[in-house]
Amino acid sequence: MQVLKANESKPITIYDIAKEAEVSPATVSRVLTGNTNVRKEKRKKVLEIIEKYNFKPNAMARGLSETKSKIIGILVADVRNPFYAELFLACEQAAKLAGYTVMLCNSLNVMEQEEYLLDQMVQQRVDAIIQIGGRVDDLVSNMEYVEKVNQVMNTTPVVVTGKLEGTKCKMVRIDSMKAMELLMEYLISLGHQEIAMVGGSVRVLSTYEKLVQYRRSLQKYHIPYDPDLISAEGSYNVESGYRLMNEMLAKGKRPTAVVAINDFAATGVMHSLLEHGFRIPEDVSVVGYDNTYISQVMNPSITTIDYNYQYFGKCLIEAAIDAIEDRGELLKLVTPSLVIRKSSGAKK
Amino acid sequence: MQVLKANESKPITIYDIAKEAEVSPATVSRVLTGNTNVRKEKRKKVLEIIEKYNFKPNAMARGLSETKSKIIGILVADVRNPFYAELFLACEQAAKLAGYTVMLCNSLNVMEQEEYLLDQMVQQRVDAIIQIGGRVDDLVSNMEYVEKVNQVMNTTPVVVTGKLEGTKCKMVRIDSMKAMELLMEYLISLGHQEIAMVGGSVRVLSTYEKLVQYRRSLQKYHIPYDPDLISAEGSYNVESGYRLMNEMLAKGKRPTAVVAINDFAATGVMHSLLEHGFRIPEDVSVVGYDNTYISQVMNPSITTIDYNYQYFGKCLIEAAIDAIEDRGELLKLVTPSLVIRKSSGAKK
DNA sequence: GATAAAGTTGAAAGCGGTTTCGCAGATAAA
DNA sequence: TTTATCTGCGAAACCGCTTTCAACTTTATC
Repeated sequence: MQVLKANESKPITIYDIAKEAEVSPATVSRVLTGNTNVRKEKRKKVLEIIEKYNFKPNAMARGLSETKSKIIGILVADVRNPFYAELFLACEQAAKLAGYTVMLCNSLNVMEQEEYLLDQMVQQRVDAIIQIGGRVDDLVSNMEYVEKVNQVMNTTPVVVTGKLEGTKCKMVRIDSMKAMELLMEYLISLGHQEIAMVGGSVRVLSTYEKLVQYRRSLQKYHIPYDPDLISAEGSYNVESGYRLMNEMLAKGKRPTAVVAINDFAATGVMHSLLEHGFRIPEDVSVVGYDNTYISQVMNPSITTIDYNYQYFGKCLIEAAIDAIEDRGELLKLVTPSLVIRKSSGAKK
Repeated sequence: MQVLKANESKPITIYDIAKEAEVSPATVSRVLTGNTNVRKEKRKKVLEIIEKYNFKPNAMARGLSETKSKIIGILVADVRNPFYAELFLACEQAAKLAGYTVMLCNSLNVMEQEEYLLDQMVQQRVDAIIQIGGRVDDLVSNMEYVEKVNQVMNTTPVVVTGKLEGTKCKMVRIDSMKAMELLMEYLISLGHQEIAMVGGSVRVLSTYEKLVQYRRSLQKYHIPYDPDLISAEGSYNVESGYRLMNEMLAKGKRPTAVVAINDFAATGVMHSLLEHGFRIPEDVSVVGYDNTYISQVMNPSITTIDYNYQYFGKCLIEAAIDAIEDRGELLKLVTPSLVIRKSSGAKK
């Protein structure tokens, strides 16, 4: 026997609405979905009652019925990194405009987590998955992961910000070459020749691309290439920038400008330089990437590369929806721009 | 007439599994839910086939059937703020351990958005909502918002990190008094007497509590209270810390220690002080709140208050689950701790 | 070995929407 | 007025799972 609790207020359903409006559930559903075949008076009445009870149709029921959730899953490496946070926020906004909800997951950059979360999203029956960071950043794609994503792609399209060789993932990617070109043209125009690159890892696609462009830019201006000015066997955080810069200075290298792999690394680089008695930007110019608020917060504020997160996010969502509807381009490049602040200046 | 597309690979269902395992769908469901009443051999066979197809049960169907989604909605003001990002991440982890998924929404601190997102979450039939930041931070609760939340609470429990007077929301809150007490005891022990408070707004609960404790601590040590050392008519960002500190210095005030309302404001305060020729910490000690990486990134690194995000998030999820199951305490305080770094030192 | 108790299993009824189908009434065409 | 077309709407099937119920097997008890 069922005992009713007093405050067991079951959520209202279209049946309740239908009864009170003296129509069939089908009609209520019609007004809910915007189907036009409902007489004006009935539509009005139904809407009034929906309003009265602040009725919200059960998304699970709707999703089950339509076999689509209207959710886009977003898998990032770590929202605590403002780069991901900015991008997620932009996706959230763009998704909303397109009638989608967004579901965020953090992999903390461990592959098992990424695989687990892909499964999790499949289980939620998200309509598409956008992966930002993690395995899709790899210069050479991980076979096991490729296999996993291919399995996922059987039912759910996947969009990535890097690449995943051996899959048909759509790609929306920052034009890292262009970004590095902007930085190099800028620094060289300021008279710099001894330009260092610090932080990151060559096994990451975007970093690799930056290195390629670095050499291209040097060549263009006939500046000799010194491998000791490249230090990309680290990570993307403060500590790494700090350590690698220290090491480079210890080797006796004295660059007049440093391109850090991102804003975090840039702060580490700056700490190192300051500790060694260099002034920024008087003695050494430092630039970063990502235009996170870190670059504004620091003293001096950091010259960096901006991606227009709003636009980037919009492109990602568009790609996801294109993927859902089985159309659209395979690769899209987002053009970065230069943000000049206080950490860079003319070579003295 | 239905035309089948070649690669229209419909996701597999328990019926498919059932057929291949030569059992009924009910049995498949039983093994899925861990129901014990299935003979060992059958269970094994079913599991094998599930494994073979990498079958993931449709969460919407399951949710609809069980009338619960196993999703906890998390409404934050802005993930780009590392405080929220940390907390969200901690919630995500804790939720996972408890068998829940988490759904993040950003209100950007505008009430219409908060209300809209509450509705959105209700529509998704999340099992509970955790609101972190936004209207729940207000010292005096907004009536309209209270009404909205009460309406939501008809169907979905809400947990807040602040308070919402006139609702039965569970609260999990940082002990801001304790936090300020730690800071004041520390600074006073270093010999500081002219201690300023910069940033934030008294209309925010936690800030109000900090101010209350500030005065208490002064009283305890018989230090005179100078209202001009309080500047809490601003916001929680860098710019605000910078501006308010400038104003205070312009008034001729010369505190030997500054408590900034959070790490962002602290960086603004530091910029202002440095520009005015003060050294940190030799001339002025600066402390912040939140122990975000900003406080590690800055030079000097910032002494701050830590909340143990991991634990905080766990408490939030526990409170949410307690709320779902209609039990547990109404209010829980999380105890903060002091993290001493380079931005503070003895009064010279 | 008979009987009671416990363990297994499938059929079927939901969960709350959407959509197809067909009927009835309204409107247009003949 | 009759016939054809269109519009509005309800009945019912379906989306993919869980769970109740009843029937059927096993196992335990005496």
